[in-house]
Amino acid sequence: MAGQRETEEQPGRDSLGAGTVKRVTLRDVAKAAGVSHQTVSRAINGKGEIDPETRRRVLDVARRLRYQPSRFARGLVRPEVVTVGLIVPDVVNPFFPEFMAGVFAAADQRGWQVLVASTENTPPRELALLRSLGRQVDALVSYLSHSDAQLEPYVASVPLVIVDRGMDSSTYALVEVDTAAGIRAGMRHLIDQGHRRIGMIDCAPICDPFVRRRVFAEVAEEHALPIDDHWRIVGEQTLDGGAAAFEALHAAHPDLTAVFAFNDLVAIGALRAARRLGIRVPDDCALVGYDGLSVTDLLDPPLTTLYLDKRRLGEMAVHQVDRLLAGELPPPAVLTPRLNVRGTT
Amino acid sequence: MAGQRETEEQPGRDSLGAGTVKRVTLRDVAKAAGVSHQTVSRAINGKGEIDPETRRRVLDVARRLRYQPSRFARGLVRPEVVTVGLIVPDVVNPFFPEFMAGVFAAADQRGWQVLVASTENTPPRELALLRSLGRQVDALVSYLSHSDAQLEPYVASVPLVIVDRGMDSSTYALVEVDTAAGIRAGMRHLIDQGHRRIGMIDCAPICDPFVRRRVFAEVAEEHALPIDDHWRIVGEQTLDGGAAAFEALHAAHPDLTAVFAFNDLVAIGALRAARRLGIRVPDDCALVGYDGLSVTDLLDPPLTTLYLDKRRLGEMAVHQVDRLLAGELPPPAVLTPRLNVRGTT
DNA sequence: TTGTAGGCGTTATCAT
DNA sequence: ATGATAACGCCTACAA
Repeated sequence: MAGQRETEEQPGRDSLGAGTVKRVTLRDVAKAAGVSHQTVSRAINGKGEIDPETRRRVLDVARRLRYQPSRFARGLVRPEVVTVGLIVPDVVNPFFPEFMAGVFAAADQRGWQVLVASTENTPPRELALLRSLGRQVDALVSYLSHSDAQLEPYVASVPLVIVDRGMDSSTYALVEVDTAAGIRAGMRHLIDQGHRRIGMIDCAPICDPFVRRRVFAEVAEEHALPIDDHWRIVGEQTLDGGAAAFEALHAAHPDLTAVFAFNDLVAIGALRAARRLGIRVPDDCALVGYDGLSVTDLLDPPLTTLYLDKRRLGEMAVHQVDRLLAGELPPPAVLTPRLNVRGTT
Repeated sequence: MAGQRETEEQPGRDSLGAGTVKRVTLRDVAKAAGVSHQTVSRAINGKGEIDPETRRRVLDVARRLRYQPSRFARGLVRPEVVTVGLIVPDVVNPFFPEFMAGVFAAADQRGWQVLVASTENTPPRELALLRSLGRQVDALVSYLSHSDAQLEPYVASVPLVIVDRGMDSSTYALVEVDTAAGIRAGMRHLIDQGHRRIGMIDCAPICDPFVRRRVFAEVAEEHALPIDDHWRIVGEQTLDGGAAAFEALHAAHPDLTAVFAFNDLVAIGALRAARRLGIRVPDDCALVGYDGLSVTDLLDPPLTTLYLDKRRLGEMAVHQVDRLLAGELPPPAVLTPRLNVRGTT
């Protein structure tokens, strides 16, 4: 009955490429080689109990038929390989490769694999990726700008670790950066150096829910600095954005003696603008960045910046996945940047 | 009968974490909710044909049981998502993020996903990753330093695209960089500028099978340059390696007027060393890099370099996957670097 | 050494 | 609206 019924639908060597290409299966190979599918399995997986001759023949047929085992069928039966999905805003922004390296290292250490996708700084893509990656992995690590409520419909039921979003969550695991501490450290440093007229290059609120500007204002008030909100300029989060912002800041307040930049990219732009304007850094104007990108080593002078251990951040995220996978909802993990004083202050 | 039977084996909140945690399946949820597994499936997948009330109840149970659909079982049944494995030597080396961005973009455009792993510049890891990733993906794109013969036992039967290996292959698809053309363009430029005593900072043979040194020597001979193999120094492929190599080169040949560096990273190191030695670039000594990393924009002076469109390289690799998946073995795709003259020559 | 039976967790199809 | 049944492609028994 289940025997050798007529092969009604023979896929043959149909390499039409299109969608209808019936997959070559273990049984197809078996049929073609005149053995049972079990024997083929043994041959493919290099198990011992098989005649070397049969084996060679089977492997030959398999190759000819372009047989490729289905990872799904395999995964269903064999001990699972954990796969983590990683969503970052932009692979090319030098911040993220370092972060990714941390994730890879920690994942590798556990024998896990990592599926990566980039949102290209496009918030709607965040959600789409969340959904599509979510169905393919055992857990997600993601930079995200949406709130829990916005996220909820898109996060099927995958354990999720959100990185540096700056919002609490009662549902997802978090890895946070203590930005406030970082800003304070940077401001304190500038103030210790005697600076009082300090400008800030900020970023559109989407990058950061107001922490930087809030703390900046707080510190300014605590120290009675002679500056107001006009000393804070919002710029694009790019080199050119930083340059433009610096120019604007300088035009508005020619007497400023220091600038605190949203991040290193912006700071580098500012440094260039300063050079163009004939402003010497740090003599005429000090400059503090944020992130501690390794490219800032290359600058002349090297940038004073709040160094964040991005690699560690990635490792922490994977650690949170650990806990999630163990069934807990761990408390937020927090990483604090460290002031790295170099040539620009 | 199928109703509310005693739940004989209640996994409950067993968060022992260890390996034995039996997976919660659709049927477990079904049993707990007193419905058929089919109904659960409908609820989970938001299909229409289900009573909103049942649905809510089922989803509730699912959540409580921490149900998570198996991506394998799903993949087995649903139209497959193509997954490409991507193996790079080092995520943090600024060359590769750009390359990866190209791969991601091209993959995304096709609705494919990308599984990434890094060899950390460790050749043995190449092979291990090749094997482990190979069983999890539909095709591989990889930077590889081994020969076809060495690779063969590790490449199960996955379509493989090798990037910039500099060796022909009769088995795998290739994306190559026309390094020879690049070197020639760089040398010609230096020679046009009147340089004759040109040093080269080369890299250990593993990075590059002799193309650079060969072409360097060829051009030197063609133009009867007064230099021999001692004008070529092998250095570590790092900033410090570049600096050390420059120093060695300068010590050996104080009269050199130009240096051709293996890549931009090395060139940047050389630039620093030059500055330390009080050698002005380009006045006392010209410098040409290779790769066209975007960080070289930030330097002062910006680096003259052979710009390679790394993003494009990634896209080309994915295109080769296309062909492979269609059953062809495409001819090598070749990308040629473009001389980008800036401040150091 | 080789083949047969059963099950992995899901979705689709067809009854009910 | 819900449930039974049959795939999907593979592997691990166990039987021959």
